[in-house]
Amino acid sequence: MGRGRVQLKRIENKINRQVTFSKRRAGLLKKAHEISVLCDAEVALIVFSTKGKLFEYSSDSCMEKILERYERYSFAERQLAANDVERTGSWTLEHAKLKARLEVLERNHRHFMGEDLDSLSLRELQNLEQQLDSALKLVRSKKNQLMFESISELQKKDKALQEQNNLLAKKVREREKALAQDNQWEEQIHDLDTSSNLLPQPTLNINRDGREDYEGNSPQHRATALLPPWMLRNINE
Amino acid sequence: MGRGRVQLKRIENKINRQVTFSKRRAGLLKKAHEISVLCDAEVALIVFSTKGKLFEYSSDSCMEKILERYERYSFAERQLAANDVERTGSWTLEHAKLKARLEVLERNHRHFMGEDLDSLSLRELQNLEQQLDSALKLVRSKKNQLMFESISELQKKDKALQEQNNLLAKKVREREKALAQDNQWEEQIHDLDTSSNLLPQPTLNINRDGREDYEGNSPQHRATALLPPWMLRNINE
DNA sequence: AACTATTTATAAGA
DNA sequence: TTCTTATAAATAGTT
Repeated sequence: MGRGRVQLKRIENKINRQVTFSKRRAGLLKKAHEISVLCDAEVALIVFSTKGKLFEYSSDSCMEKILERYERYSFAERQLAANDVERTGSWTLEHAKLKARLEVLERNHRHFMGEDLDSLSLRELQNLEQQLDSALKLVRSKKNQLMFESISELQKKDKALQEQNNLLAKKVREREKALAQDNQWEEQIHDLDTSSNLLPQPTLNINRDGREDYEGNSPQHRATALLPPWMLRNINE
Repeated sequence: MGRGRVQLKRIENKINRQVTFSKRRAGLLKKAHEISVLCDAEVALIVFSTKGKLFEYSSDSCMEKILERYERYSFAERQLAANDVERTGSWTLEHAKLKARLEVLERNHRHFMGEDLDSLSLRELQNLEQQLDSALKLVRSKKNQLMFESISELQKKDKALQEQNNLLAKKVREREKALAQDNQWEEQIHDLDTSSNLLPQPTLNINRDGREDYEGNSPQHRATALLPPWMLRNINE
């Protein structure tokens, strides 16, 4: 573009080359920017002049990011081998060890999940079985322990609540007795209702005579009644 | 350049953007090449399309060299400090991830071994129990399969050996008969011993009358007699 | 992918 | 370097 064709070969005239470099460099950077904006592309452009001066362009995401991406994309293996070994050789070693260990553990884990068993010998299967068996026993024992603790705690709570209920029921009876003696004083009734507010709606669970509203359940039954359903299944197993 | 001005902003029409990208990319690469040849410059151009496809140009000296030169030139100071961190930033991240994953797996593994159960909730214990249980079932089933295969193979082998033994015993009887007919020919006896070498020491297992040396064992018993002791334990369980 | 009317880039000159 | 300008190249819109 310009007055006369241009041969695609090094411009020998130094001045001329320098001028052309300036012009074309500007054009190149401009075009790089344009394509990045127009086409939503990520562009990195690096130019060194003959004399070694650096010119660069990179679209919004900075140069380093693009170069990193390039390295990842284009030299995935070499990056781990050549480039980083120099700087962080010992580190890659640790990394490799970590990876190896992870692999072993993952294999192990699969075996513990009962997967991938074809790769095991009879002897290995035997070992695995024993480990699983003993682990299962330990887990079941721990679970039972937890459940029993949970149950006994609930029973304790249950007992405390019963006592409180009894106490409150007694109070209610006393108030009602007082009310019967003088049932035209409506203010007293109001006071009584207010004072029974110690527990959230305790009166709902209590009959006139003070008996709880349960129908012949043992304390155990009442305790399990408070457990979530998935917990119950295991107690009954 | 073309019919109508172009706004320097992302082309919203996807098709259009794609076409423009193709055209301009070609132009850009061409110009990059041209400036590198005409002006004797070192050029590195990296373009990622929206969809993540990579296009690149680098003048004669390869991309890696130019990028290295860039790193040296542009981040001389930072190279020692920040650059290392940046470059290996994603790597440290990966490393950290690996470590985290390893930790999880190790914890998991301990649980699968029945260790460290105090840190688990009842619900988690419940899950673990079920996993262990099903894994154990799978392992036992696989073990049984392997053992049965092993047994049947041994039985087959056993049978073949028995037949061979019978055959050999028969031969021995015949030779002995011949020997009895003319027992001063010692060379014949020597020949017989040599020919019976087809199996390793078969004569040891065979009585004069050709019966095997087993004492009333069923084939199964004989098969298990060939299994290693640790294998036996499991068959008898 | 090819065409073409236009816009852009730029070689040469100042 | 920068500006100008004639002209080559690139490319947007179209087919």
